[in-house]
Amino acid sequence: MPRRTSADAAESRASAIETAVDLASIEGLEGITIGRLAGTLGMSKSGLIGRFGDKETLQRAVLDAAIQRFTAAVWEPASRSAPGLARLEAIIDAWITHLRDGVFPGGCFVTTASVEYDARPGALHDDVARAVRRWLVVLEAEARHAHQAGHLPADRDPADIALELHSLASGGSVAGRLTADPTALDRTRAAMRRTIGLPATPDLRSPEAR
Amino acid sequence: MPRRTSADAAESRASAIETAVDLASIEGLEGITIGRLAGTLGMSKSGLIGRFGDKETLQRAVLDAAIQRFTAAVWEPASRSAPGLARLEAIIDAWITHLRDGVFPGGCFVTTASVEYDARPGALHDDVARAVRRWLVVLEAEARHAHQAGHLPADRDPADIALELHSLASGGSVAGRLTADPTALDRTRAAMRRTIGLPATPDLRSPEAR
DNA sequence: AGTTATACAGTACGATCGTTCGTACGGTAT
DNA sequence: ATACCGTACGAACGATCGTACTGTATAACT
Repeated sequence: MPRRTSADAAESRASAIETAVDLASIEGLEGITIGRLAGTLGMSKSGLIGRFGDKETLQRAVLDAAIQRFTAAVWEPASRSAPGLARLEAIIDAWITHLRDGVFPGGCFVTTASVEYDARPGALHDDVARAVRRWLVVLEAEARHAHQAGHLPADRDPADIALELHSLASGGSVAGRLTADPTALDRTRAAMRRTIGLPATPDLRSPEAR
Repeated sequence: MPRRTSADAAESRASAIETAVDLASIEGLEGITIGRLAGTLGMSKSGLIGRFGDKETLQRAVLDAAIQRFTAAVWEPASRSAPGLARLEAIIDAWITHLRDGVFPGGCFVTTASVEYDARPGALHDDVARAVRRWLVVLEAEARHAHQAGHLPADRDPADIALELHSLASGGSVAGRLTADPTALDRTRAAMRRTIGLPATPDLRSPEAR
């Protein structure tokens, strides 16, 4: 069997991580095992772990890639909307859409990682916590912008709105997936819109799917 | 070393399960291993697994015990309030209180289990999904009661309220624990109260902790 | 008092875990 | 032509996984 060239190597590292992101979104970052991942990739355990040094480094790289995937799917499109309420609305739509479209085959990656490490110390806990804090800060900044523009009720705290949006999205996604409730994402979207004072409609799904 | 009597045995089985509930609330039901659990309990692997037959049976017993613990901590006290809005308010308080008091050392057990099995088929998935559906039905029934009594806005769907309460509690608990945000639970409580049309105050914590 | 059932310990099993070797190959620089 | 570096393999490491089987001390029953 021919060895990989060094040009292939960078690509193979990236594809290993992407495969691991998909796997970890289902089984969790702790559910990754070198043997299974190597098998899926058609390579040896030693060849795989050799790229990263040890498992934790691999897990951190996987988490990093998942965050990038989330950012590309949710933040990037929404960032093209005007700051404030319009961007919050776009974030909600992109958020729900990325959940519905299966950007992560096992559901929201960050939610899975949050639950895995919320009670366990270590580098991965810190990485996940940092990522969630960053996202909450982004949401809060947009909410503050909308708040100062008078687009939100004066008595609502932007930080509270950020936490509510995050809770609704992550909780609604998990509950809907677990109970196989096809309406959960739309109802979660409506709740998120209601949180920022927008009407529930329009629905993201096509009318005949309702 | 003297063997246990059959009277002790039932107790030892129960205490094994309770220990496993605590462990699993931190590391997840998949994080339970026979060896570690047996070590913590001061007994042999074979002695432990002998009570249950296999690991999945143990996990299901652990899940069942965790649900009972949740029910005792949240539903039981709240069920003493009048059906409808008052009971919903009591549920919210008991819910937040049981999270704050560490009824489960690793955070909400059902949330952890939900995320673990939301994308993985099997008996445990079905058990968790059934438990969550049951809880959502309870919440929905109380919301419907309040709705019909005119205690909730007419345009709010009881099922939506149930899902929102569940999402807020589970999402807020995880985010607050992960980011070590001491205000998250109170803000989650306020959001849950707002969902059912109640004012944010009074706060559960003592004033000097604020 | 003898029998049966129960509750555990002990041991061993094959599988898989993460990791560490020694080695072989392709590509690049000297 | 030679030396070197990065990549990946195959084999093996000790540890731990879940499970099965055997032995035995005690409790409960006849």
